[in-house]
Amino acid sequence: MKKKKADAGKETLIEICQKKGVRATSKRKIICEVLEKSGGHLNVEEVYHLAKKEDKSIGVATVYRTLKIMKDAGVIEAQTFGQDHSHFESPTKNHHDHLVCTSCGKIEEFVSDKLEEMKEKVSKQNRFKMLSHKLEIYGLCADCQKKG
Amino acid sequence: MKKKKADAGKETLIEICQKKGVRATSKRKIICEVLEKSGGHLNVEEVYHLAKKEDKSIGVATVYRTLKIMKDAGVIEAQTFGQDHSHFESPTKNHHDHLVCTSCGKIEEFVSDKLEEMKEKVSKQNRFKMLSHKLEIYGLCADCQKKG
DNA sequence: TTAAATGCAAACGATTTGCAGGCGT
DNA sequence: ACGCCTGCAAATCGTTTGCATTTAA
Repeated sequence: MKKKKADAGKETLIEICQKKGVRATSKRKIICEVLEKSGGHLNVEEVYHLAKKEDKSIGVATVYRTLKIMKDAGVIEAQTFGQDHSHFESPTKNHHDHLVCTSCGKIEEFVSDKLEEMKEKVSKQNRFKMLSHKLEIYGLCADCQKKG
Repeated sequence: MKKKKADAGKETLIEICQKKGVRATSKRKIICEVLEKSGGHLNVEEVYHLAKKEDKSIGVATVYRTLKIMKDAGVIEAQTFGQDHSHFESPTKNHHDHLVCTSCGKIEEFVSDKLEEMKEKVSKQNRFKMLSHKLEIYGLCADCQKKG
């Protein structure tokens, strides 16, 4: 299951790259596959190591360069999650916010139309033209609550 | 107006430090004053330069160490605002979210009880125990919209 | 063919740390 | 007096860049 024809109709990241004029090289294919397989939220180091498993010759610089290019092209999005270290995910999905577990580090996504409305409303009230937004809720996931 | 008895009843940062067992040294007093005078949202470099104006002998390491200690003690909070570089502010105020202007960099604060409720609600729906949260809205402030 | 992509290592900027001396309690 | 605090400079960490070589289109 390496290329996974993707959920009926959805394109793979590398296909999106090509469509956006980003050259599809062997290293980039590997990086895209890593991102897709992971389900998102990997940091640079994680991408690097997973990619290195597929192709020993890949270098960190390539990972940094590739992620930057894909981000600038709008193929992926960078998140920060409180700490430093960017994490990356595909924005082909709908907009969503994050639940970040401060105990195990797990990141869950959620969508709330009501919340989106509120963001719009607050922006308008402040005569602010909203272009993007980010909401992160930190706490304990269900599993970590059980474990105490 | 160097020490500014603070808004009736509110303590100064350095007083909070002492209460939390953080030693009140001359350098730390200066750093606290800088943070208070600024109204928040300074990054390390800004704190360093403003502090240096008051005391030429202060070093960067001390600024980093002091901010870290005060953050760990819960005297101040760190924010990231999309980029890297942490910004610091006093959490003695009520919780608030941020409107970050992507053009001029200005950061406005806002409070919305309705939004706070929504965050609680979403957390519960996901069986997530919310401990803290962060909402940042990126876009253009009123001024930058006028300027085009 | 030709510009873009890559690995390597050096460069870089921000933050941290070891150490000898200074200062708060 | 004691242990924490400080400045300094060196060390470290994550990220970027220059260059010679390889590769996609």
